[in-house]
Amino acid sequence: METSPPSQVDQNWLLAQEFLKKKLITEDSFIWKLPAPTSICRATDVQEEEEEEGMKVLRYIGGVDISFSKEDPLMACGTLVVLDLHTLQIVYEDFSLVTLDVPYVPGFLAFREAPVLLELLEKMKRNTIHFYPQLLMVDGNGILHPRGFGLACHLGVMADIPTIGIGKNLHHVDGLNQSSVRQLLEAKENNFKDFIALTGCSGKIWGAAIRSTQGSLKPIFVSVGHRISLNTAITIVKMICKYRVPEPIRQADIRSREYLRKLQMNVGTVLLQ
DNA sequence: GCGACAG
DNA sequence: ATCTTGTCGC
Repeated sequence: METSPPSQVDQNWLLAQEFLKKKLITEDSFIWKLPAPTSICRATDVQEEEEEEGMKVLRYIGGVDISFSKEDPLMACGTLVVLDLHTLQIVYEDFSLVTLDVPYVPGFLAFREAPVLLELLEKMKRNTIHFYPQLLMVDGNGILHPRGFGLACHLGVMADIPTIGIGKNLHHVDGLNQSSVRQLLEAKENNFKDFIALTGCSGKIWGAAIRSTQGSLKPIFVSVGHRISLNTAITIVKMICKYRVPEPIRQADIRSREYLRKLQMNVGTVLLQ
């Protein structure tokens, strides 16, 4: 019987985060440029592949998520989708059914979820390089994290790809909590802003709270993952939000769930035959 | 010591 | 993350 105490596991995980964090880049560092704001609205508009400087325009944005089976909590489905920023249509999707022994520990989500997602990215790079994402949106935080190195940073560094972290709930860090954020959102001077900087007690800006849609009271929490600045991340998130959750994440989530649901459906069917 | 704690 | 029904509104 081999049961390593959680404290021992955490020590190795802490060292890994500390090591990987040395490679983290928190400013714009990519080989594409943002599309002109007007071109996004016109789906019929055939966008130039290249611009004058020979730099490609951002077009393929990936989204990753993992869903879990309610019947078997160890069974998980990792999902990678890629969307065309022009049309918001999906140009690629892939799934990976795995057994997850690693528990979820707050602050260490990457050790549970990153391996499956990395495998999906590597598989795509081998087989379908044409649509390989220029940017990846991750269901989980970037530097909005106790040690400034959440899942989005972890994935970005390991796959060497620009990433943006998207949290649907706030991870309490540096004095930021539900009530402090609620105060920020309700503050008169912030009422008309479409995003609010998440400034902790220390003065550090950890990310931004965004009301994606006009009417959604509950914000999403955007933070820098890798090779991107907060300002650029916010700009892109706004461009790709049809609903509260950015479309790549939302689609990965929906399809991941659907994959497990259909799988469970087949189990029932086979047993009846 | 107790509670809080992305997914 | 997952368990869960209806309900109000465009």
